[in-house]
Amino acid sequence: MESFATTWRAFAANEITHSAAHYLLAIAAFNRKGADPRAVDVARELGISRAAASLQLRSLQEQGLVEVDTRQRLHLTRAGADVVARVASKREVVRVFLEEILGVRPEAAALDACKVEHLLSEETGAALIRLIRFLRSQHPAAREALQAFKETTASCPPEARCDLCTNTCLLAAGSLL
Amino acid sequence: MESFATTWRAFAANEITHSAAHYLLAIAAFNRKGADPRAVDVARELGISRAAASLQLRSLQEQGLVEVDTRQRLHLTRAGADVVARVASKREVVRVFLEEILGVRPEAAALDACKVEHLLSEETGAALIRLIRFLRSQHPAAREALQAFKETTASCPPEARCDLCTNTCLLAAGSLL
DNA sequence: GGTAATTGTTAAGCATGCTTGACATTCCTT
DNA sequence: AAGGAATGTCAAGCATGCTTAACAATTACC
Repeated sequence: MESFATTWRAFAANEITHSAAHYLLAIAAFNRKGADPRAVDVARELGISRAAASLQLRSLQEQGLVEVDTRQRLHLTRAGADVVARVASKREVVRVFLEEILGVRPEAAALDACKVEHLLSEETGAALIRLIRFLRSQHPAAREALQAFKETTASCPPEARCDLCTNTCLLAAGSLL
Repeated sequence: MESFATTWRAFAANEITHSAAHYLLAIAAFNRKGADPRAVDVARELGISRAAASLQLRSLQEQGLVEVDTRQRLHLTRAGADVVARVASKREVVRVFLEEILGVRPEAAALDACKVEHLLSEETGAALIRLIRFLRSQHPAAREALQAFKETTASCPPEARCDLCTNTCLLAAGSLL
């Protein structure tokens, strides 16, 4: 049972924290709009205090992910931009998969994607990309299968997905999977 | 941007904590083996101190998920067993999807599944179950599509999935998805 | 029944990540 | 250049979840 003890703790041993990832994502979003944010901009964007932003940003500097210029403007380093690319890609890939392929409601898909974006391996992210590309392709088998799958889902449309329904589905999973 | 500030914080607002979920899973695993664990058994199973187990188990009792009998034996309440069913189902569903459908290496699939088991919505879990069932079925479109998809993956076999490869895949996702 | 080992609990400490309030610094405006 | 507002930082506090060490309660065994 030794492996069990080491596996479940891996949850806390990720490249980056959920919180830290969103600081980086926020800075990247500003940069994409052509803006160089200050700490207060990130704080407002994330809905946290200036003090918290100050502390977290110092930590991100020490990790070499963020730089502050003479005008107190925040910039991602190369390493920081890489983290953002990996996290943002995974979020988008998961979101699209859940919403477009699985038919999960958009809000739920976005929320689930946000929660797991920094936890999934690159291997899983890459595999999901391949699956989405395949299912979006003109390949006849892909189109047919997608069509047939959507029909199996039709009996449980989004409107009907109450907690009871999904709970029942999940509780049954042990035996039915 | 107000929605952004509220969305990312939802990470910390789950039904249950990763840590707490594994206490419950550990108790459930003992019960399945016909054993009634004590706190020390859970502590050893999870690789944490007795003190930590004592504190967390008290919290779980207060949440009505665990009960302790007169002989200090731990039992899941109905609510606790429900949490375990939901979390364990999602973990298994994600693991099978990653490993069997996407072709992710078993260790990576198990680790990713463990990390997200308590974060995904029931809706996503239920949808994944439907997809797995469909793809495992004898439906010709499903078999064909699965076959064709596996071939697209063949160019990037597990052995070749170095960080460079998966990073490249993910970094390209923004434009290629 | 008594000793010894095991088990449970408490206390203090550490790390993360947030809070508020006070203070320092910077910048804008006049 | 001076005043006032905006911004950054520090300190103290709270919550979670872990640690170790000390102590208490239980169980096991002779």
